[in-house]
Amino acid sequence: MVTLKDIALKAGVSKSTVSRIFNNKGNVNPILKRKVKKVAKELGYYPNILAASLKRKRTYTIGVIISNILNPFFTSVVRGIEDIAIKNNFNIILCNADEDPKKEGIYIDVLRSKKVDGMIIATTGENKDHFSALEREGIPVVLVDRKVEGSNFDTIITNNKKGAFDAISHFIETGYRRIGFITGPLNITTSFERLEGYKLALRKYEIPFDESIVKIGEFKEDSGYKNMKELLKIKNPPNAIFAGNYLIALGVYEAIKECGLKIPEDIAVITFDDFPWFKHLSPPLTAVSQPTYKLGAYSMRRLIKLIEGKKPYSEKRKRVILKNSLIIRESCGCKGNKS
Amino acid sequence: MVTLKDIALKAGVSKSTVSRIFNNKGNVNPILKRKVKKVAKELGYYPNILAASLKRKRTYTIGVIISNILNPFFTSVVRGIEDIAIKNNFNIILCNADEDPKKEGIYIDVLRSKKVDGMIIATTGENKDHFSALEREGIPVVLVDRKVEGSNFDTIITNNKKGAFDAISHFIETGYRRIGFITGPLNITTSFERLEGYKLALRKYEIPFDESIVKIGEFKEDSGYKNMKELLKIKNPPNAIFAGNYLIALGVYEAIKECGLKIPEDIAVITFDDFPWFKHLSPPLTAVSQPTYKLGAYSMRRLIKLIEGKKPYSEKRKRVILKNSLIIRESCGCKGNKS
DNA sequence: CTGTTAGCGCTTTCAT
DNA sequence: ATGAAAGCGCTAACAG
Repeated sequence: MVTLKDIALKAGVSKSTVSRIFNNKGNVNPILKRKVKKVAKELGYYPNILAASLKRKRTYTIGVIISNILNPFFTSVVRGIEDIAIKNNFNIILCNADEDPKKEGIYIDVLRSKKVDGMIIATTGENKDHFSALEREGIPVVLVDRKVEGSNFDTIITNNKKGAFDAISHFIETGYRRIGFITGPLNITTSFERLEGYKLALRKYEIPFDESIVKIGEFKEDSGYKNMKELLKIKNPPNAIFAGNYLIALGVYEAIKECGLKIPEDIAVITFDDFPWFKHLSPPLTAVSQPTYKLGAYSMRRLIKLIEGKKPYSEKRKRVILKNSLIIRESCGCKGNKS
Repeated sequence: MVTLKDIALKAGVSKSTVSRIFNNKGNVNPILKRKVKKVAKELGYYPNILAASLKRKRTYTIGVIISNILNPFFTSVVRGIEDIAIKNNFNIILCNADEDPKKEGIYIDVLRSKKVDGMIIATTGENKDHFSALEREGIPVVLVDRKVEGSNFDTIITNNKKGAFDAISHFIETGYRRIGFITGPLNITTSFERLEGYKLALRKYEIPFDESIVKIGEFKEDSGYKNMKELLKIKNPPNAIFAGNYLIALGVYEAIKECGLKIPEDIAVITFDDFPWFKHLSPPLTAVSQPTYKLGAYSMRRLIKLIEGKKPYSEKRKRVILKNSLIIRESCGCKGNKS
């Protein structure tokens, strides 16, 4: 491995000079500069960031933990994070918790040991102990998409409650009154808040809340499938379904079609999450669209502030709630329905 | 920051002992062991991997560069890599080149500076210089999904030629003879090989190759859209389309529908890449399914061999070609078509 | 079984 | 403008 020392030797200067040259620090004789760069190139030198970071106590690397890398919602958030990171000369270590709190905990420890300058986390909803440790140690953290209750971290989310409220209101205003809801674990705040929005809309329109048509499962396709099947079995099944995320919606589509039922004629569907290909689904899926990229970009900007500004807790924590919007297509049955 | 030294001091032992305890190396008095661990916990100690790696000259970290994090094909590959990595105590730094060779080049340098033990790369198709440097330096690299021509790296890919050949053969055998092909840049080997498979099938069935109905663009939705529109404009447009990846297929769907044409009645479609939700598309999309997870898992296993075995170039490089399979749904028009 | 010691490759005062 | 020297936190001989 080629090191600073090798270059210094060959170029006939000291290590400090070489270091200065590569870091653009202080003034260096241009002639030396050129010579050193030439030698470095000849030798095929690549700086050892590990060593530099150890000394500097700064890695210019941030850790990002997302809960499911197979979900394009999160990868789009990552794209937002990435663009801002690159612009500011930060590197990213991306970790996938796979909706597994244990994995998440391990990754938090790994990132800490790798001495990242800060972390952005879309949590699985557990690991309170890890989070309070991070808080105690003053490690800059911003939470994205999912809150950690009781923590004091900066948090960038979208308006889940309002998103769900809008979706349910749309159902109701177009004539549906028996609306089922299938969502993920309630310890994930997005799930919980969407349920709140659901309830709020029912209350507004004076429709009684019926526990038997809300199903709490996982944010996964087969969970959506199973829960929809359950719902289809009850005496008085819903004629409209609100899916807590797009994976659940896919399971819902599967279950409904498998039973020979039609969307939206027999059962209408709206989902949280929106992707371009929803318009090519059969039928095109009505969805609550979230500003994913913005979510990521905003989080990274905030994290940089925390890192550079230091004293992350001197100013009050920041909570940002981004707007969602309902994209009406055909699955919600608002065109030519019973209303 | 709490260091080994702090613990050593407080526990009344030497740094080496503490180090031994945390690394399970050599024999240590169990009483001391317990004491040290207790102290470490009290102080909230987290090992500084940077320092350890610097000394050990080993990071137990591998770098993964994928060409598009928004494409679930690649994230699924990453899942495969990840599972094997975790099982073997490796960490991953995931980088997204975004189909941009420049970004890819920068990431290769970053990973090198971070002294990763090895890299897995799904290349954008450029950066020959970077790759030959990696080869020269003997850094363990395995290429996944996309080859680098002229390089000597281990390579894990799927059988693109055969996949395309099967798709086109299916078209032909069910009566189609004017089959268009829209794909990505030919310097990406997957694209090139799929074109070869396309040609091969035509030749087999003695259908002349017609340049005017093959379009080379990017592996992106809007590129697929534009190229399909072009194809629709020509005097003798194809009545079947083979899309080089699923993003292109989405663009193709959009373009066809926008023109008021029906799939597959007016134009049949088959794509490379397969995802579960294809069955809910309108119409369900016939696809060449690739073993994405396996692609990743295999690559990681191979990389570990290279890293542990050292002398990566003593044995011959390994090339693995995984099988694909054609998943027939409705968009290919083989049910009730003109044949 | 435990401690001492010498670095890993780099940055950063402090002199010169 | 440049160099010498100390040290970041850790590991690994080598002694004992």
